[in-house]
Amino acid sequence: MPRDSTRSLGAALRPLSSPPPRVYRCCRQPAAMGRSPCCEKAHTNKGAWTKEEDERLVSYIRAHGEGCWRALPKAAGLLRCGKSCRLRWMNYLRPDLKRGNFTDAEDELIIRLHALLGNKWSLIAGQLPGRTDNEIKNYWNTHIKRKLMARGIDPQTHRPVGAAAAATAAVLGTGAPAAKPESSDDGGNSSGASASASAGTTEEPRCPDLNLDLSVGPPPAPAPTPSVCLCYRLGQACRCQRGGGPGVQQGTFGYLRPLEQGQYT
DNA sequence: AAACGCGCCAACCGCGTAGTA
DNA sequence: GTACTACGCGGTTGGCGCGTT
Repeated sequence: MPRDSTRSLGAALRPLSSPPPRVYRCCRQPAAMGRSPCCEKAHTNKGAWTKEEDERLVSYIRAHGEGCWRALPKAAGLLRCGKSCRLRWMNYLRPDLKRGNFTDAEDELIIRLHALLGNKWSLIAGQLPGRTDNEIKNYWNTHIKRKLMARGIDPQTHRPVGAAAAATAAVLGTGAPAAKPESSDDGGNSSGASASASAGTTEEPRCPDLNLDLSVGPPPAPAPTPSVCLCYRLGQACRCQRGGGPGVQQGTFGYLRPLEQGQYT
């Protein structure tokens, strides 16, 4: 599982749903030689969460808020690693989660966002209030891929299947089909899409032939500069700035979710 | 009714990134 | 600049439930 080089992109494009800049003081510990394990595995539970564990976690977070995941299990009296607590909260216990089936509109939005972003599930989730990256990833792998294939569209390239094969052959400079044409069917985890998406610095845009209408909110505002930020691509009111606000690197665009009521006021 | 296969999804794993000392 | 840590992300896996034989 090669790690793609898009982490910087992901970081630059971090959605607003991400917590504010982290403060580690509460859980920082004296520097120790070597990397300590994220948790004491011998004394942590694994597997499915019990109702009691859920209740403990929820009540603790209600009282103290999110953050300091490493210290949280001990403070909350949970025999879980902080990572596990965070995942449970983010993917299942958060009160703003929308449970239930995806709507057709959500389906289409996910497809369009995936065409634009690749396997950037957290970014996609940022556009679907109440949905988690894990949920969307699972839904993509179990439903949408099949749906696209039924339409004759390659779920990784978002091109007609035949065109995708031809394009691959052209890139390889051979007439032969791709070496691993089925690699994309390994649960959608091939990095093909993310690789092509992540190579945005040098490659042409994904699916240049697609005229994506990604309007998910107000009509797109005119791009303030020739550069195109992701908000604009997504048809959102653009609040990006160059070298601007907190968390936005000099010379880069931040990626911001649509404004929620009362946000940034 | 039992066995089997398959799909779904919650949870885990490992790595990259960013913040701090 | 370096070392270290916590966090967040994407990929992967294991178990459960359901449908089929």
